[in-house]
Amino acid sequence: MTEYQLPKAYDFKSTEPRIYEMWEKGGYFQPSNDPRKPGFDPAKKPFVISIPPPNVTGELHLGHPLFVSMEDLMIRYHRMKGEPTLWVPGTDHAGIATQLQVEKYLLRTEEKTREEYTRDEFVSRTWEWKKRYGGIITDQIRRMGASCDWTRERFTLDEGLSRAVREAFVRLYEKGLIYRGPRLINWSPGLKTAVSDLEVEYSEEPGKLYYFKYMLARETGTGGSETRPHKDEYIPVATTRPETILADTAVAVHPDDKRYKKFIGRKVIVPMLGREIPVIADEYVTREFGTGALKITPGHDPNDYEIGQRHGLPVLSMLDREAKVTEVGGPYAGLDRFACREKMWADMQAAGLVIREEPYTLNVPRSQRGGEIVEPMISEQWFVKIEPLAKAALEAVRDGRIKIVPERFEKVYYNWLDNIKDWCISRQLWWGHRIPVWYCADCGKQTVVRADPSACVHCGGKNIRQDPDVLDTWFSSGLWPFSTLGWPEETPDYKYFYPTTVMETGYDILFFWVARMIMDGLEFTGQAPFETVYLHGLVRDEHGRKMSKSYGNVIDPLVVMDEYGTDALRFTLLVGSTPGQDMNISTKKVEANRNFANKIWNAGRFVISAISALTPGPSPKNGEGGEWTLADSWIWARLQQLIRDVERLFQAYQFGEAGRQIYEFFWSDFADWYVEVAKLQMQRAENREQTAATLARVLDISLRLLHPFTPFVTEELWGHLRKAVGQNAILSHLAKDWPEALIIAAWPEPREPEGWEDTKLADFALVQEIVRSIRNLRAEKKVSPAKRLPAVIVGGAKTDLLKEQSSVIAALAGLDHSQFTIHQFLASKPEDAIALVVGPVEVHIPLSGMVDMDEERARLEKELAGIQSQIERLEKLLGSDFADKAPAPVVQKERERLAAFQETAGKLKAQLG
RNA sequence: GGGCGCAUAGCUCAGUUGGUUAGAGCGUCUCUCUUACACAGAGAAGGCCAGGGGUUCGAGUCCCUUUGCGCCCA
Repeated sequence: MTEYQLPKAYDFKSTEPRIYEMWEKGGYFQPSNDPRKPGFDPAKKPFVISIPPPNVTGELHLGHPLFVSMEDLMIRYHRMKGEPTLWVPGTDHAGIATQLQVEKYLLRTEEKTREEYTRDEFVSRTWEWKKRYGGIITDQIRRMGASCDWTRERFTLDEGLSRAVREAFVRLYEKGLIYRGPRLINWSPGLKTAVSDLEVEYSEEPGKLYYFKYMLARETGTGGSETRPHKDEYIPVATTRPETILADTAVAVHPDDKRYKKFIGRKVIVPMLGREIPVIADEYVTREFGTGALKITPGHDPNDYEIGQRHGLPVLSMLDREAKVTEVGGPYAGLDRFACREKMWADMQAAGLVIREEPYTLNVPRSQRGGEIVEPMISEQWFVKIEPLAKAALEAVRDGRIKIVPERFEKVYYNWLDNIKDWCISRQLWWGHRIPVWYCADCGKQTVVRADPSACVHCGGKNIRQDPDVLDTWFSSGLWPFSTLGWPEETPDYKYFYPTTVMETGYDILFFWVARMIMDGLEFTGQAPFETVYLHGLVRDEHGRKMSKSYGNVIDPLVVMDEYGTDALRFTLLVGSTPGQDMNISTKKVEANRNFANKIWNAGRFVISAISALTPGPSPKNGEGGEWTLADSWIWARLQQLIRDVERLFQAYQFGEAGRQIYEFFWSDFADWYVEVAKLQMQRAENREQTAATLARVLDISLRLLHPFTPFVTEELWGHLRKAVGQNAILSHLAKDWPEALIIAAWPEPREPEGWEDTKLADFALVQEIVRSIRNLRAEKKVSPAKRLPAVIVGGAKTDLLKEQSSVIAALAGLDHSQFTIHQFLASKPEDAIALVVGPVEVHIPLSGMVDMDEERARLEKELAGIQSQIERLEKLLGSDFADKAPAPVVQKERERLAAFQETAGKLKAQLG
C-alpha cells in the first residue's frame, strides 16, 4: 500500500510545465478521429475551433488568456464527451504592427531605417525576426494550458496560407469583385500607407471652428466673371480645417435657404489662391450648422467627396503622402499640414477674410495603430466590391445557418453589413502578401494569376512589374478557418474538419474579422465557416477602466500566473464573465481562485489519505460494505443535480455560471459538509468502505467537471486519485474504466433523478439546520469550541431520522455524546436550558449558569415575531388570487412553508408560555 | 443623430423559460492553528435590486419612461 505524501499546498509551479508536457507528448491535443491516421471514421461529427490568431509580434495581454481559457474550456469539454476535437492554433503576420516593430528593432540594432535596405533585405530580416521572437506568444498560450493541436499550427504568411490568399484574390478578381482606382481613402502619413475605414478611430478633441468669408466674384455683363472680389458680397463659411480651403472646389448651400438662395449658380473666390469655384445647392447642407454654408473639398473629406460626385466637381489633392502641401496649394506648397493651417489663417486674417473663430469639439480621425491623425485623401488603391459578399453574409445569419451568442450582436452585425462600403485592401507596406497583379509596360494590361508569371498573359511581353503593395492582413485572416485546414486543396483535414463549429472571439472584432470570415467562407467554400459565433467581452481593470500603459493599470498575465498559477487565472476569467459583457479583473479575484485550487488540492489529499487508510481487514458485516448513509445519499443527489445543471448551462454557453455552481458544490457541499461527515463515517468499520468509495467517486466526478476550468490541478490530483484507487484492493474496481489521463476521461453524463433524492436532500438540510443553529448559539454565547455541550432534542415526526443522525449532529455541532438525548416528545422542558426551534424540531441546550431568563425570553420573542410576520405574509398570499391562479405546485409549496412556520410558531409559543 | 449595454451588500460582480422578504468573492466584526487545507474552519453584520409608471395572483427578472455611466455605428 503506497503512502501518499502530497505537499500541504498545491504547488502549481512544479506541476504546470510537467503536466503540459505530458499532455502534449501524449498526443492528447490531436483529434481522436484523425483523417491523417488509419481507422478514421468520416461519419463522426467533429468539434472544431480555429484560434483567433494573435499577432506574431504580440506579447501576452489579458485578452489572450480570456480567449484561450474560453476556447480551451469548450475544447476540453467536447473532448471529454468523446467527440473528435480539433483546435487549430496559429499566428497572424500583422502587417503594420510587425513592420513597425522590426523597423524599430533595426534602427536600434543596426541604426538603419527601412529605406536603407532593399525590399528583399528588409523582408528577410523580418522573417529572421519572426523566427526569433514569433514563438513567444505561442509559448505563452501553451502556458495557459491551451490544448490545441500544435502539429497543425499555421501562420498567415506560410506557404499554404499564401496560396490561399492568392487563390482568393484571383477568384475575386476574375469575378470582377476586385478593382483598382483612385478613391478617397484614409491615409496614414506617418506610416505612409492607406488604412481601411475600420482601422480609423474617432476621438473627440477640443479644437476650433473657423469662420471666414467666401467672397463672391464680381459678375460682368457678359455673363462671365472676373477674378476680382465683389466689394461687400460674401458667403460666411465655417470650417474646422482651414488648410483644406486650398482644395475647395465649391461652396454648397441648402436649396431653400433664403439667405443664400440668390448666390446659387454664382462663383466665389478661393481665399489666397484666387481660383473661382461655383456656389451649388445641395440638401445635404444643414442650415442650422455653422453658417449654413459649406465649403466642399472632395479631395479631403468623405462627405464632400460624395457631394462632389453628385455635382461633377473636380477633385483636388492638396496634400502629398507625407501630408505636405502640394502644388495645388500654390504659395503654401511644401508646408506641413498643420503649419499650413496656421499660416493660411494668419494670411486670411491679414487679407480681411476672417470673421471669427470659436472653440469647437472636433471628431478627429486617428490611426488605430500609432494614433496619428489620418487624412482622407485621394489615392490609387485596390478595393473589394463588398456588397454581394455582404448580402450573402447577412443571409447566413438571418436564416440561422450561423448563430451569434449573445444574440443582440446579430443586430449590430446586420447594421454594419447593411451600411458597408467597399473594402480598401492594399497597403503600402513590405511585410505581407504582395498583391498578385503584374503590369505590362508593353501593352499596359494587368496580369492576375495564381502562379507568378514570367510574361504578360495578354501580349506575352516580358516587361512586367508586380504591384508593389501588399494586402491588408485581414484579407488573409478572413480565410483563416479554411485556409488553415488546407484550402484551396481538398485536403483530408479540410474535408473532415471544415466547416468549423464555434468561432470564439471578442466582440470588438466582430466586423474586422468575424464578418469577413463569414463573407469569405461563403464566397470561397460555399459554406458558413462555423455554426456559432461566441463573443466574449473585454477585460478591464478592477474598476472597469480600460487597461493602458499610460494609466499604469495593466495586469500582466504572466506575472499573475507566476504568482497565483494558471488555473487561478483561468478560473477567474471564466467564472467572472458573462457572454458579450466586459469584465473587471483584479488580482484579489485571482487570489481567491488560487485558494480554490488549493482547496481542491487539499480535499483531494484528504480523499486520497482516506482511500489509503482503507485496508482489507476482517470484513465488518457483509462483503458489500454498509448501507449508504444519509450524507452519502445527499452528496450523491447534489452531485447529480450539479451534473444536470452544468450540462444545461454548457449547452447555453453559460460557462461562468456553470463554473460558479461547481465551485459552490465543491467547497460548500463537498468540502464543508460531506468531508466532515466522512471523517466520522471513516471511524466506523461498517461505513468505512462505502465512505471511501463515495469520497473517491465524488472527487473523481468533481475533477472531471472542473477539468475544463482548471486543467492543471485537476489533472495532477486525478492522477494521484487514480493511482490510489487503482492500488487499493477494495476500491480498485472503481477505476477500471478510468483512462490514463483526466484530459481524456469521460465527461459525467447527466441522468434522470430516481425519485429518492428529494427526501434525502430535505433530511440532510434539516440536519444542517440543526447543526447551524447550535453553532450559532455557541458563537453567541461565546462557548469555547473545545467545550462539548449537552443537548436534548425533541424530534417529533423526525425522531427516527435524528436518532440515526445523532452522531453526525453531535460531531458537527460539538455535542457531548454522554449528555445528548433525542426524544419524540417531552412532557416538560429541561430546566435552565436554551431552546432552539428548527422547523419541526426543538433543541434544548442546558447551559447551567449561562442562561439569563429575561434575555432568553427576549430572544424567543424576537424569533417568534419574525416567524409571525412570515405567517401573516403567507396567509395573506394564500388568501389572495394567488391560490387560484398560480400553478398548483407553487401554491402547494407555499402552503407547506406556512405549515412549517405555524409549527415553529407553536413551539416557540410553548417555550414562552 | 441611430443602436446597444450597464445601474443589485462598503468594493467587484452572479442571478436566462417571472414563483415570492435576493447570492458569491473580497473587505469588515467575533471566535478557533479541531489530525485535508490559516491559500483554512465556525459565526455575524451589511441590500425599499438607480427613480417613476405599467402588465401579472406574483417583477431584480417582462413592457414604457426618467436619470447617470459606458460602448458601437454614422
